[in-house]
Amino acid sequence: MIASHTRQRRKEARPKELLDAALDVFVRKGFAATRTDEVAARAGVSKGTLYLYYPSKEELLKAVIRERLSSAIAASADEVARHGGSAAELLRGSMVRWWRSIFDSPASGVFKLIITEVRNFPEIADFYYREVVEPGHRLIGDVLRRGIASGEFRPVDVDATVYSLVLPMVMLCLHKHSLAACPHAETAPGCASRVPVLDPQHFIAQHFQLVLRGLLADSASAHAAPEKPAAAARRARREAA
Amino acid sequence: MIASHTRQRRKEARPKELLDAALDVFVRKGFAATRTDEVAARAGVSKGTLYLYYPSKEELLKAVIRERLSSAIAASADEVARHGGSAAELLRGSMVRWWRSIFDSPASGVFKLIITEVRNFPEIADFYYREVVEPGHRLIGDVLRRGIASGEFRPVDVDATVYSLVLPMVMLCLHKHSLAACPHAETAPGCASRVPVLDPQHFIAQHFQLVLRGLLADSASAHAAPEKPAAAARRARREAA
DNA sequence: TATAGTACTGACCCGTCAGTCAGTAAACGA
DNA sequence: TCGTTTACTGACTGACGGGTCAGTACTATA
Repeated sequence: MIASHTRQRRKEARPKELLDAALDVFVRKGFAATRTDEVAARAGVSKGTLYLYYPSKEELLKAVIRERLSSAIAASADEVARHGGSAAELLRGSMVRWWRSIFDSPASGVFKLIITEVRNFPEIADFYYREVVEPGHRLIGDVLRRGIASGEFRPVDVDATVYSLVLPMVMLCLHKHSLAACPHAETAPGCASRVPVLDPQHFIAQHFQLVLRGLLADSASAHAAPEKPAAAARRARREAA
Repeated sequence: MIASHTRQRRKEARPKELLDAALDVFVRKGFAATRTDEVAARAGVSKGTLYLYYPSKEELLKAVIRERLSSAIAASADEVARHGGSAAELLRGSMVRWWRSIFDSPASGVFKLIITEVRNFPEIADFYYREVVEPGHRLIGDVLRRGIASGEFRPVDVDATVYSLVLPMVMLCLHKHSLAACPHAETAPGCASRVPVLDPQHFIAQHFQLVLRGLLADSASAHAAPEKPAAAARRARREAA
């Protein structure tokens, strides 16, 4: 029971450990380039053990995605119940919070996994649409519609606006697990005229401010920029700690 | 010389044919899951021939990316020379044209390739930063700075705004080669409450309108929405034809 | 027709890796 | 202390695919 450093730990803990290990390696190397040996080793077991819990590499992939999407939908369900002040603040608050909980966790890698593997395993598309795209789109769309109905927002194209809000967030998750994960010339000296490193927290704050300003009805414009960039950066830093 | 349907066609044509075939298959299946047999077959030659032109699968990948990025930078250089009316129209015009030329060509797949393979082949990150991120960022940033200097735009965070403009475009390219390429439930009957299919042309027009409105100085706000959604959709349809 | 050169072929070689299974060691019960 | 069960191991296998190279077919020049 104490399970010090003996061979077997516990049957119940394995699946989660294997899924976590698999997510990590799949996201880093890609599904096809991942060896099941490596997943097993990262979970602290042998390859044979992996196959006791998952019948094949492909089923392991699907289990990884299924598990992470389920927790994503749970988080999103929490947000539905929440109510802020204005539609603008409700939007900002729930989206930023939702997004940050994804971005700062290994779950952010699922987006990369889906982008890369959906064409090889079409069933994944179904999960994804049902569990993420559909509920997420409806959730944000509803907040927008509420804001429009109350006169706070202009009568924009709701579906397109949802994408304007969400796509950059998803893109940041992809970036985190691709270019941002490369130890490369970005921070190197030498080339002086580099693009500044993208700070996700800061960018999301700025992006929201920009889109909200484009979204608000003219009379409410003053409401759009209560928070100066410097203040936003300070807040972001504080919350990150 | 006539090269009707005999075995060999022409030495000079092969590299391009192989690169086109490789891009297509790499983007669809992913690098690791692609068999060199399949690339060769798609180019109409045998595997042996492929290895006459490229020393390894990995070098083939790098050649594919290098070739497509080079043409991207050439197109972007063209845009630099162009001048429109207001900064807003210059921005819209050059970005939409640049993006559409990428989106509607196989080159759009390069983004997916980079996202997925950069961590396995770090040299790719260098190409990409030098050839795309750096010049692209500077180009758009300069237009923004010009608009801010002239008072047309608010004094926004230029770097973040560049990303707000560009990331959704890149994301659409990724989408095109992942979820959008899956023949799945999106268009199926049955589930009535589906998210509407994302039309890239229309979305980009809407996104630009939204961001520009957030970008313009208050006095110029009227300038921001000269084009109503319906008119934009009509124009998009016309230009697509 | 002979000879040389070149673009291309595809059967083969061999390393790699998903998946298996006979065996091992801890835990449990008596 | 000894059997029994359970969780796990890791050497093994067979298929698959990257890369090779002896050979083929076509062209060019004589």
